[in-house]
Amino acid sequence: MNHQDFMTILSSHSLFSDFSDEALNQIFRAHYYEKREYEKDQVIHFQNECCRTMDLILSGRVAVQNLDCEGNVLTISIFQDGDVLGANLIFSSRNNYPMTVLAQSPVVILHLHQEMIVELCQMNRTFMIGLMKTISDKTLILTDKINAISMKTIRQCIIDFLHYESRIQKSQVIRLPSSKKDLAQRFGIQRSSLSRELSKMRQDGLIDFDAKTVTIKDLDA
Amino acid sequence: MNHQDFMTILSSHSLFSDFSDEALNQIFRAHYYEKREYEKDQVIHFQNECCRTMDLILSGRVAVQNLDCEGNVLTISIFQDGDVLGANLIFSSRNNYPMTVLAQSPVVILHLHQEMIVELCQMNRTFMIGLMKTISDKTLILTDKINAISMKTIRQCIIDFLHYESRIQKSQVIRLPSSKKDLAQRFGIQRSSLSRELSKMRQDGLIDFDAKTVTIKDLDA
DNA sequence: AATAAAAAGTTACCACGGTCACACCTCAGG
DNA sequence: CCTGAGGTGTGACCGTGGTAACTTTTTATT
Repeated sequence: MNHQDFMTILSSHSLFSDFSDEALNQIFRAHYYEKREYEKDQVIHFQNECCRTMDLILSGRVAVQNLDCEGNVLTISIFQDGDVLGANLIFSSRNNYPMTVLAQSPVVILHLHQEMIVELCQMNRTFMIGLMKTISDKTLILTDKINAISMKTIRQCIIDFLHYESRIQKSQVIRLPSSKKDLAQRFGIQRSSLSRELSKMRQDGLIDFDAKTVTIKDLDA
Repeated sequence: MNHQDFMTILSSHSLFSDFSDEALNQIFRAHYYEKREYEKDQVIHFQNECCRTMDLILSGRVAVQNLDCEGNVLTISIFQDGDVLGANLIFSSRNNYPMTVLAQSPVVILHLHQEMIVELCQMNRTFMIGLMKTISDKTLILTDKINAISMKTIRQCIIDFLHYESRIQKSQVIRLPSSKKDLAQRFGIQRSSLSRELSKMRQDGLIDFDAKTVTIKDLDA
């Protein structure tokens, strides 16, 4: 990916929609920034690492994960092209990453330094309002996650997930968006526990499933 | 609390530090706002209620709580005088309260309408930057909470809580900041479970405790 | 096609914690 | 003083889900 490529991506990004191509070029010429590539499974930011840049994902997918000391993984959210990470840390009173940011595929990220963000905010109202929206939306993701994990039983988590996917995919036959292992991490549980509960649910007549799909039969039983 | 009282409070608030008393008066004359009083245990905002105002707490304490369908309570955070609620909802793409906001004591709140906030942001850079900090800090509170509750065992929660309080109170003898019932809600667990675990920890020689204090003996045992 | 490496399913074991039931204590208001 | 309400300690019961060990299936690599 060369300079021209990512300028094209940027100019179609909602945060930068108010800047002319010329203005964008000028800004990026005047400021220090880094475009970095990461390979799959590479750690982009470690938990507790100090945050100095706002990161814009140009391509690829990254996972934000909470790792506890025993090695358990809880995936908070997945972000992809166009999403912004770290903006909240730049403006908050504590600026170390509370979670690990991990490349889920080959990823290209634009690291924009703090001073540049502040200046962009000052230059342009659309950018600033957009950034506030971005930051605010992060709190929604987190409250959703709290809701999801404070729902005690694994069966509840699964039912909720199936309802959601069924709505999105508009079907009772749900193609799993990721491996069962990843799904377990998303629920913050053991893979074997997920397997076990799925089996129980099949036994109870709620669902049917194979390696890649789950078929809803009667979730209310 | 009369007009002059809360103008005094406002002018010493960090968000408004950049406004002269005269400017503040002018703004509040020009805009519609509401100062409301709530009694203890009154609901200030219901879960799913639509958010139209940013709320500034003038006095009292409020709890943000997540209530699930079975009536279990998880207290996310406690806010008090000077704290701001709802700012993130005003700017986010979904603006209904994800949690319940409850008065923990008699409370006075200044409800500032969305349009006023946007205008204040446009008028004054300090206000806008301060607001971004406020919103950003909310994400930290939420990630902390996720960390706290995804720490499986109740004993871990208690130990973490005691470490924290011990540092704050600079003592091995910790005065409980609230009733054990409230503490259980903060952990999102059953009161009896908290009681049971405290007893076990006493039996194991980690702590000693009575109705209002906990004494740390050896948390690493 | 052969082989290695992930992912997925299965099972027995048992600790943690929710539930319910009851006794006790403290404190405010009649 | 009594009474009732709310906070608190304790017990028995048992379901959920973590753990660990193993097998089977799928996927990737040569």
